[in-house]
Amino acid sequence: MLKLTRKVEYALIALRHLKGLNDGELSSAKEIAQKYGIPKELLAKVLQKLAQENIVRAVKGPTGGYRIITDPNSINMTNFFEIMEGPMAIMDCYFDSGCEQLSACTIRTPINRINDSIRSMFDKMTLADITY
Amino acid sequence: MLKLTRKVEYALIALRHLKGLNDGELSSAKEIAQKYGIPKELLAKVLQKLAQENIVRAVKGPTGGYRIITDPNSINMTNFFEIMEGPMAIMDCYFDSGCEQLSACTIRTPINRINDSIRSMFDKMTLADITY
DNA sequence: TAATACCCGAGTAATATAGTCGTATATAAT
DNA sequence: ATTATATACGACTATATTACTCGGGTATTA
Repeated sequence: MLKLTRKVEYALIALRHLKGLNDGELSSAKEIAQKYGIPKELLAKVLQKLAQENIVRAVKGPTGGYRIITDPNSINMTNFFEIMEGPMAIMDCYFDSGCEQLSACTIRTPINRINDSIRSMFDKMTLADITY
Repeated sequence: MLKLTRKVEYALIALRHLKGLNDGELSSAKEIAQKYGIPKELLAKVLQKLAQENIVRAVKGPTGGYRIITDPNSINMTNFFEIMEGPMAIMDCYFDSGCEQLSACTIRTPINRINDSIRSMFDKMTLADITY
């Protein structure tokens, strides 16, 4: 429980790597996958997602690859996690109101407070903090 | 990602329920399961775990059941989660040093800081806060 | 035009979580 | 004593989530 997924893990590793490149320099999925021992296809998907979100820019063709195009300081971790994984909540009922037990549920309120605490913690944290 | 398990959810519901009993009163797994629409066998396991940890006391036989025997203020949520689910960390490498990528890993330090933040947040929270 | 990189959806494999079942033991009531 | 009902516990199955793979596509450089 309360674990990050590999997708997020790989995204962080890749972004940390891309942050270290010189201006205009690119790094391909293959290159990054090899360097960190990550499955290439999976990393590729992650990078594609980051490209869709304009966090990185993809360049096609041989000599192609990725470079980071967003200031890591400008992306907070709640946003980042939700970009990679969708809604982040310790219990589904935080977003999903389809719970049949709702009326009988005695722990929803405190659970939601925990949720808010976690979210506000990640709100205050940026990608830059995690990839310095 | 970052989700509570049902085991934890059911444990919280059960404890919240047991907290509301009068002195000396007991409540059985069957009773609680029916009231909250929880699978009885699974709830039973959860209650057995809580009994092993002396958070609740089990009384066998007909008219038997469970009652809470520990002050919910005295159990912090990090402990509670780890009682129910084992080591709590957003990445395994926080406890498990068997990672082969360790030397190449560029995100371990910041990840561990997130971990510490989450743990210290839950350290400050007690069962009483969640089951009021 | 060949090689290589990104793109993307569909499919499979592995793991983790959720839930079930059978059997044993304790105990209260008849 | 016997019966009914509760907890105890390990083994088992089912389901959901996560991790990973594959095939066919498009863009681009040499």
